[in-house]
Amino acid sequence: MQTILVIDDDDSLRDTIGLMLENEGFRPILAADGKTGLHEAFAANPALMLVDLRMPGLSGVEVCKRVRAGGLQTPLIVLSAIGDEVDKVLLLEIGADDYVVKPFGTRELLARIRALLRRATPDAPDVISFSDVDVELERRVVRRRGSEVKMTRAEFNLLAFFLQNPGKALTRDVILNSVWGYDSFPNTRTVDAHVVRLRQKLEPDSEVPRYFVTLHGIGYRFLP
Amino acid sequence: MQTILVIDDDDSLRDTIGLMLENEGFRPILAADGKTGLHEAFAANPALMLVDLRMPGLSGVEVCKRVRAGGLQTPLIVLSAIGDEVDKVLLLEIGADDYVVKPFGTRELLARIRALLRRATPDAPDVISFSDVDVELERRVVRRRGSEVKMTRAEFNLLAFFLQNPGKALTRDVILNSVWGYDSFPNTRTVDAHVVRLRQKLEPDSEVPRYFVTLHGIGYRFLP
DNA sequence: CGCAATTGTAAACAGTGTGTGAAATCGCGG
DNA sequence: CCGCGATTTCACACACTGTTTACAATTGCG
Repeated sequence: MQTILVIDDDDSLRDTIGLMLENEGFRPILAADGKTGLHEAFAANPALMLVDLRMPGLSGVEVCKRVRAGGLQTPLIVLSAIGDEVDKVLLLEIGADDYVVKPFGTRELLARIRALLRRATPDAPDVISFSDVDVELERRVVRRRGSEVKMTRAEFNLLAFFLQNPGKALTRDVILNSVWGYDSFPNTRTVDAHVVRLRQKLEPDSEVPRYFVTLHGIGYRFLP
Repeated sequence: MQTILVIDDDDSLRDTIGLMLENEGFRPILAADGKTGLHEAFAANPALMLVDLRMPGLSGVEVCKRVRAGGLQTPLIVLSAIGDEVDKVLLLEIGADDYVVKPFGTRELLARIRALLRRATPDAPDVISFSDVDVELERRVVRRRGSEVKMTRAEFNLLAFFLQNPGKALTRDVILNSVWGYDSFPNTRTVDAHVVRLRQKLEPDSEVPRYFVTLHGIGYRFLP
């Protein structure tokens, strides 16, 4: 499990991010100020850091500089309030890899975290293959026997979720919560509709699914 | 036995949930308002909490926040009416781990409770073996000498229940309540029919059961 | 040993879950 | 504000599963 260090003086936001990370399978370490955060950065050696720029005491800028000065290559995302004049040169100078402007959606933050982790650890597979299909997760490209298959957003998200949970029995509820999110309440039949399209586009014979299998009374399962 | 705290001002719903939990082998503690519930949360230190969002007096949101503020890591499921504007960020802010929209089926609630408890205590094994059979609970896969055995939903649920209660004498009533749920009332002979199928699929000699044993006049027992 | 109660089993039916195309709705970009 | 593609919902047919039933086999007890 990957550790992520969150340094932010806003209690509510910090806890929100922490819970979200936990829910998504990360191990969050929370720090309320720059000094504590810096200490944790070296003590816990996290896989990634989120740093608020504007903090009382040791500022985010200072934290980033000292992290890099200390020789840590940890991927680092800067959080900045919308009013802040954030200048990209500054970000580069302090060694940030990406930045997110508050207020941001948890979904967006998560996407950036995942993207950065993938970039930072090139041993994690970005291309997943099954049958005659190759899927590039970050580029959101799907190819079948070399030629590209067009995917809509929802289709790709669902496909990615299946790929990341091979073999597991997935109920429609779980799929909806994970792919569509907590805050939308579509009909569970929506899942069926999208599975049908995945099959039409990716199964050798969409009448006899071999990779996107129905579990009658349960939901679906992806078999690589 | 695991304790579950239920905080809901709806008397009828609260009692229903309480009965269901009792039937499923949990120890429910019921609280009719936020203040009492909060007190119980710290007094009883339950394994899991169910909290209604909308309550007069101390609201569910407040309860959740104070539970977290008090340092409790208790897994927490929020119950919300369908009309309520529930948004992911709010849920995360107050420290909820999952939510269920009313009206919900007891089955669904139970599934979420179990899933959350499993997540919270990751020491529970996922693969159980006996004879030449391996059962993967989460994947819902059964293998015999390496090759997959197809199981229907009810068959697998029954099998899982046997595996989780090895050696115990299980009456048909207990089995029905646990596997089928207390809100469905099938004939007790239904259990027999399914036991027969388990034997046919998994016993070395289905005529002479060694693992799914009959207790005449009582019910069944699984011997690993 | 015989009888009554209990259990084993296969087969049929009823009910539920799923596949799928089409229609309605959403949401973004112009 | 409109148009178009994407998404969601709907409706219907069909496949699968679960439950029941009936009868045979077995068990336990007096």
